[in-house]
Amino acid sequence: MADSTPKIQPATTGELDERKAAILNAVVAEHIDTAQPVGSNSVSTNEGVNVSSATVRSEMVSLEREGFLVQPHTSAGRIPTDKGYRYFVDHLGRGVLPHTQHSTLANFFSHLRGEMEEVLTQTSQMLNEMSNYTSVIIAPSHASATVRSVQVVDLGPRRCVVVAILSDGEAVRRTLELPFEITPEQVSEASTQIASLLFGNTLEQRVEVPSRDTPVATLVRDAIASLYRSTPTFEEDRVYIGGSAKVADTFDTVEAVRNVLGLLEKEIVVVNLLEDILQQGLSVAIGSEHGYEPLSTAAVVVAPVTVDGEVTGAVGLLGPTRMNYPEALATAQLVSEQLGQRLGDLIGER
Amino acid sequence: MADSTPKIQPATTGELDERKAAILNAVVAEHIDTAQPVGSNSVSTNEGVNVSSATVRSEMVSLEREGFLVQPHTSAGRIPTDKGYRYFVDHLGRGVLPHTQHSTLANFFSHLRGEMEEVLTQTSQMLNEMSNYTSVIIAPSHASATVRSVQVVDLGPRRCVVVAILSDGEAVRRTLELPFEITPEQVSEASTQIASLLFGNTLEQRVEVPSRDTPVATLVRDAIASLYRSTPTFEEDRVYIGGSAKVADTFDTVEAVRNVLGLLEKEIVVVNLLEDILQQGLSVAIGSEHGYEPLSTAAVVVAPVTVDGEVTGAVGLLGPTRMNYPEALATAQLVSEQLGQRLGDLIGER
DNA sequence: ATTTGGCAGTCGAGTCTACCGAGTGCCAAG
DNA sequence: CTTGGCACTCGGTAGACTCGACTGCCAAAT
Repeated sequence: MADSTPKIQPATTGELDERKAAILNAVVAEHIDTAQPVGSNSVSTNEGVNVSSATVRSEMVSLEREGFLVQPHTSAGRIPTDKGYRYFVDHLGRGVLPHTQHSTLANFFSHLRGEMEEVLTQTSQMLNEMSNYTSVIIAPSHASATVRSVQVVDLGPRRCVVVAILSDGEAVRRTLELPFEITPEQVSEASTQIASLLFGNTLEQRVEVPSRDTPVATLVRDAIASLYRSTPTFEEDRVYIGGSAKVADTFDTVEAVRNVLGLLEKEIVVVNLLEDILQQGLSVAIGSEHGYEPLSTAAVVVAPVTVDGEVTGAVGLLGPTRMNYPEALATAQLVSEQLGQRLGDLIGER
Repeated sequence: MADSTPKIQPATTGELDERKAAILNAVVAEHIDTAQPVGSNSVSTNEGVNVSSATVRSEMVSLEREGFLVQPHTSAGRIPTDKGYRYFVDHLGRGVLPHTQHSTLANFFSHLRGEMEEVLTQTSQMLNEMSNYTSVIIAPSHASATVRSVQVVDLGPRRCVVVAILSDGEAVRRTLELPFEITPEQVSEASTQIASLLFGNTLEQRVEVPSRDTPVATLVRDAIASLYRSTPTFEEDRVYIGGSAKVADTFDTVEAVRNVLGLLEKEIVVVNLLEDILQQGLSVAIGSEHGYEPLSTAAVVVAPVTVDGEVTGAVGLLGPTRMNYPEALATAQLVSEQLGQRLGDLIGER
């Protein structure tokens, strides 16, 4: 509205004319670097901005009116708003990681061995060390894995454990308390019955269980019910966090640190947060864009992890809004690709 | 050495005469309360100390010489040293928790349901909320649990998963990559062979495996080897931490917060820390008593968790050296008892 | 019509000073 | 041995002042 001049505007810069964009860019870049308010002088000496500080100043008042910048107080420089960061991120040329990072990453993945948990734990740690931000990895859900085997094991008086093994290699274990004693034969019969009932189904597709009243039938029914009762652990265990200690350094108020740590503790919330962001088609959520109050001073960079062409998880980096977006984006991107491949190998073809 | 008067000293107060003890006590108590250096005046008005501030002062220089107190600077009050806290803790009358806490605790445990992981997660959270310190719970180790069942499940081309179920209900799962295709019959034969080889042993007691070279024998050997290869996850999974966000509030320097969080991330270290402290027969480790550098400004209160008369785990509270020891001790104590009982029920008789 | 240099004005941050008061150590009297 | 009294120390706070990094505005230049 402030800019109604009928001038040819280059399409590449979107809503802002080229000069404003350059100025905004310079402000964001410098603020990310120095954490200080940025003044018109340092902007005007910036390459890419070839106007005097006075001109920069007048452009900055306009950028402030439009909500891209704010002044902490009169007679201070400007700092970007969430909207300012958003513009910066949206008009970012895909940054390329330095070669050294590329190769340490390749090296890391080539030396990575072990079960999925180890792979993810290690990756999240590496990601944290590499980016210096707190890293979050969401592992593939087991929701679409089908049952390959079920076994009931007698553990002692009226107590047994039922274990289902899923097609992705995961084991789901539940303990059962029985209202009666039971013989080994009955246990093994229940095992085979349950297995044949559930085989090939996911744990989400509920199958009909014949409701007879023999001990075996009761055991079968109880066992299946317990497998269906999804414990919170099931979703929580998908979260791997690397470097929560970094929160103390990257955020500058105690308040923020407490909030972020508090949120990271609630692992289900973390899963939802990342999935929400991806759902919105974003790769960065800045400030309060994601709607999670405690993270209003934070930014989250997310990259989906795809296995066999399907989005099954996510890789995220969490930092203050003035985080190094180009680098963080590139890192998350790269790691998520590599991780997707690796998980594909681990899970195998279905 | 400073105190060589041949006076009858009451045995109850140990190395310090009664008056010094009372003064030290007052200083510690007030410092815990206010986080400020404590001066002679406020001590002399304290009940239990019926001498003038001048006398208190002269006693305080003596306490300082003996290493129980320090002055942050001349003309400031005194604060306790680690040694001062140690004395305070060692001569503490067993505090009793207020009735309200007692009953919320009972209420909590009576409503607690589910598998071990849930029980421990919930307990650690409750403990944190109740004490306002970061809580740590170490779950019973599976080291002494014996194998009750082993099953190999074919997952697809040259890939299978082996699951062992232990007497405590835990399942140990490993994925295997095979150098050859294998038939369902061979898989089930391997299953029974492995089961009969391992049954009744712990995963620590290695059994001899016949080294023939048939596909089944290879599978058996590989599977057993993979079960023996203990993943780090096995020990790490014993740690449950509640309220790491509280670290940001309870410690006052960023440095300390970073250190503590950094240590909490390394779960194996946490296990060792608590077990070390218990091994030393302590229930509180103050400052650098435990030898873990990053925690030199912290104190850890620990209570063993006993199941069937055996120490199998621990309950801990982590705070600054000026934490509320009486309350923390009482809380940890109580929770560990209740938890021990509950875990006994969960694991059942062997 | 824009851009620019110049200029007055604002305000945070740092320095210096003075002062207050909590707390000490010491000592002489009780 | 204890106590009140006294001189002294030193951190913290408040006020005055300066410095300098900014801004906004404006008139001259392009």
